[in-house]
Amino acid sequence: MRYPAAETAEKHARIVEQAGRLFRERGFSGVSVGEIMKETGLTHGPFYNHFASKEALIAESLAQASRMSLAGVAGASPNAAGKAAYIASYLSPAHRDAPGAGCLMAALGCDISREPGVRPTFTTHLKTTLERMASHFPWSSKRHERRDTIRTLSAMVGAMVLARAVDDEALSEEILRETLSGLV
Amino acid sequence: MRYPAAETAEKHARIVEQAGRLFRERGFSGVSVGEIMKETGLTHGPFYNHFASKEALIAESLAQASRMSLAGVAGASPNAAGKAAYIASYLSPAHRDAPGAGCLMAALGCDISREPGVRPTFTTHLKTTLERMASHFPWSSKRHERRDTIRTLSAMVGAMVLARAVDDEALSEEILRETLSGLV
DNA sequence: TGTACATCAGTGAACGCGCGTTCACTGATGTAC
DNA sequence: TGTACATCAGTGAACGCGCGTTCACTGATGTAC
Repeated sequence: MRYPAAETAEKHARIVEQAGRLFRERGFSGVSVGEIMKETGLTHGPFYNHFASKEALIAESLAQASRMSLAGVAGASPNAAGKAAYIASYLSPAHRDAPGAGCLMAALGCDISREPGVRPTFTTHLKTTLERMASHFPWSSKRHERRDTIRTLSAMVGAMVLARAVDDEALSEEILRETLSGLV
Repeated sequence: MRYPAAETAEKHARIVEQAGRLFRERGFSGVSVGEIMKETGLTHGPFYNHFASKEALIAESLAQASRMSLAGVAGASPNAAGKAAYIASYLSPAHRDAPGAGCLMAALGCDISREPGVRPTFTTHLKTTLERMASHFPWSSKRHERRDTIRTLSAMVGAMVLARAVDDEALSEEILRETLSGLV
C-alpha cells in the first residue's frame, strides 16, 4: 500500500540508524539485511525500495555515523578540560560496552580495511576527525597540533580495540586507565 | 587412502598456518573452510579429520600465531636500539601491507571482540605480550614498565588499524611515521 | 619374508541453512476530472 | 466536493548461491600371522 511521503523518509532514516548501530556491534558481515529491517519493524522486502544494495546501505550508514561522531567533537568544550573530558569519555568502560553508539574507527577499523567500497568514506571521516580535533582542542604547540592529534587518536583507538577484545575486566580497565593517564 | 603418519601431521600444521594467514587477511567470517583447504592443496572433506569445527581451527590458528608473535619479541635485542627497531618494524608500510604475517591484535582485534569463543585465547596472548615486552625491553623505570608498555602497545595497534583502513597512502604513512616518532 | 586384512586420511557428492536479492501481488494514498 | 484511477511502499514467497558439515566410499599403508 502507498504511505505518506514523510513516513517513507522517516523509515529510511531509521534503517540507516539501526544499520549503523548493528554494523558497529557485529561488523558488516555479521548483520543481515533481514535483521536490520526487522529491527526497524519491517519485513526484508522493501529494503530495495530504499537502497540499491547492502553495500549502498553500508556507505550511507557510515556517513551518518561519521556526522554524529564529528558533532561529538564539536560539542566538547574547546579547552584543556574539554579535551580531557572528551578523551576520558572515549576511554571509558561505558564507551567500551556500547560499540553500537560509539567510535567508528574502533568498532569497524579492521572490517573497513577489507571492504574496498567503504575505504574512501572512512578516509574522509578520519581526515575530518583529525582536522577537527587538531583545531578544536588545545595542543602543546600550533606547530605540532596535527602530529599530537595523530598520536592521541592512535592510542585511543588501539586502547579501545584491545579493551574490547580481552575477556578480563581488570585488564580491560587497566588498558583504558593507563592509556588515558598518558594522554591527559 | 591411508597416508604416512608424518605426512598427516605436516598437513595439519599447514592447514593451521594457512588459516592463520587467511584469517588475519580477511577476518574469520571472510574465509571459508573450503578456501583454507584449497590453499593447503586438499579438498574440503578431510577438514573434519583434522578439526572438530571451524571454531576449533580458529582457536588453534590463533594460538599458533600468538607463539610466532611472541618469538618475534624474544628475538629482538633487549636494549633501547632493539626496542626502537621492533617498534619501527611494527609501524612499517611492510607490516601494514602484510597483515597475514603480522600482528594478531591489529588484524583481528575487532573480530575477536565479537567472537566469544576466541576471547580467552586472545586475552592470554595479550597478557603474555605485555609481560614479555615489559621485561624484555628497557623502559623509563622498572616501576612504570607495565604502564609504559600498555601505552606503547595501544598506540602501535591503533596506528596500524587506522593506517590499514585509510585509502590514502600519504595519510597512512603519516599515521605510521608520527606514531613511531612519538614512541622511540 | 610373503600374504591377508584392518586402518583411516583422502574424495567428492550431498545435506540443511541463511544469505542477498527479486518479484507478483496488495491496497491506502494522492491526483485528475 | 465526490468519484475513478494511477501510484508505489508494503508483503511474503521464491531465486540461486556459498557456507559449515556429513557421509559412503576408496585404496595405499601398516600390522598380524
